[in-house]
Amino acid sequence: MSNDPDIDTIRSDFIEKTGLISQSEGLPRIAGRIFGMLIFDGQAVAFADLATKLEVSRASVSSSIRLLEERGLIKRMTKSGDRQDYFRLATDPYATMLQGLQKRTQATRDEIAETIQSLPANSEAADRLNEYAKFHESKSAAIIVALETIRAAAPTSSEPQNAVLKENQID
Amino acid sequence: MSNDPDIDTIRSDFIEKTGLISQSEGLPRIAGRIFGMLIFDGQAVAFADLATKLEVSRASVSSSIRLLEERGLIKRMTKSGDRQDYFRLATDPYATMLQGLQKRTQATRDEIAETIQSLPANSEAADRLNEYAKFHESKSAAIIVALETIRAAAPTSSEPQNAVLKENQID
DNA sequence: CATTTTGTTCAGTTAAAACTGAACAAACTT
DNA sequence: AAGTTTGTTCAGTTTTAACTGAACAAAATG
Repeated sequence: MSNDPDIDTIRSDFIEKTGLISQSEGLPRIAGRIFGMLIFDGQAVAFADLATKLEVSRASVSSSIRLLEERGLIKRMTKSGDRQDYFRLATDPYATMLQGLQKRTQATRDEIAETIQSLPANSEAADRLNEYAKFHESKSAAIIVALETIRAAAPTSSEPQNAVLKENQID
Repeated sequence: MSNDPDIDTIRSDFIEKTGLISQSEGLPRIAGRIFGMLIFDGQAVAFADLATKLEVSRASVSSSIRLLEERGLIKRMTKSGDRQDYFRLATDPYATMLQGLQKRTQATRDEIAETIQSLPANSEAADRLNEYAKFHESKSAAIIVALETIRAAAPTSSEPQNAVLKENQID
């Protein structure tokens, strides 16, 4: 009486999850589903397959791919003898994610600091704005800690030195 | 030749900023503007004033207020001789924000862990999903660090013991 | 007890974002 | 060189979330 879900169901559910997670982090759902698919499958996936398997238009794939590339989370690859583009996760997508988050958090803190600077010297609001700035500051600092944790766990690539030569090519 | 912005301009700009920040964190812009106004003004603000000064409907104020209350970021107060509700920042809104973020991050991690559990024992995807889970785990851990930092900076309330008696009432 | 003030609810509108289809340019194939 | 495959762009549609106005209930006022 095994009612274990089969692997395809697990896979689809996971991809849906990453879609929702991504949405809560300000990326379109499709981008998250692409990301999830790349995690789950582990191999480079062809552009056309992304559209087909996720049942979305090539246009959507194209724009979500662009967002993920811009953020440094995935890499575009080529395959000799195949005209299509292929995609795989970037080398350390999670560190990159945290780095992006940290930068945005810090930028927010800086904006608040600017407001504080512009206040007249005796403004009684300054203390409260400063609390708000400190909040972002400690958030930013904490993300740096997380970054270090993650980088310690996944140390510098153990790939062969010539890996760079084929880093954008499969086979 | 002082081209320093006047205090009202600084104030409005700040409120707009908090509106945008809030939006990037998944709250409606109006909620963020309310939050910003409470930071800047430092005093309890009347319900009607929120609608008037932010030039939005009472309905919008009502629903944004609800969101902020649910998240524990603001408190509703009464004022003797005044029928209106007043609002001020909660005691430690930033710690509460971090706590909420941490819970959500941890919940995400747990969901991924569930997927990993459901995988067949030999699944080669497990390692990659585990990386993804670890990412959320270290993010969660880092937020806890930030929480401790913030709590250390703003130690337990130095208010008089009977503060609790009037904590929901002004004057 | 009729009237006013107040905050909430809800149906409907507006605004913003996601997504699609079709047109296109570039690169490849025959 | 005509035809095909491929990814991007863009105008237009669909979907989702934000916001509003109006109706309402509760409490206070006169």
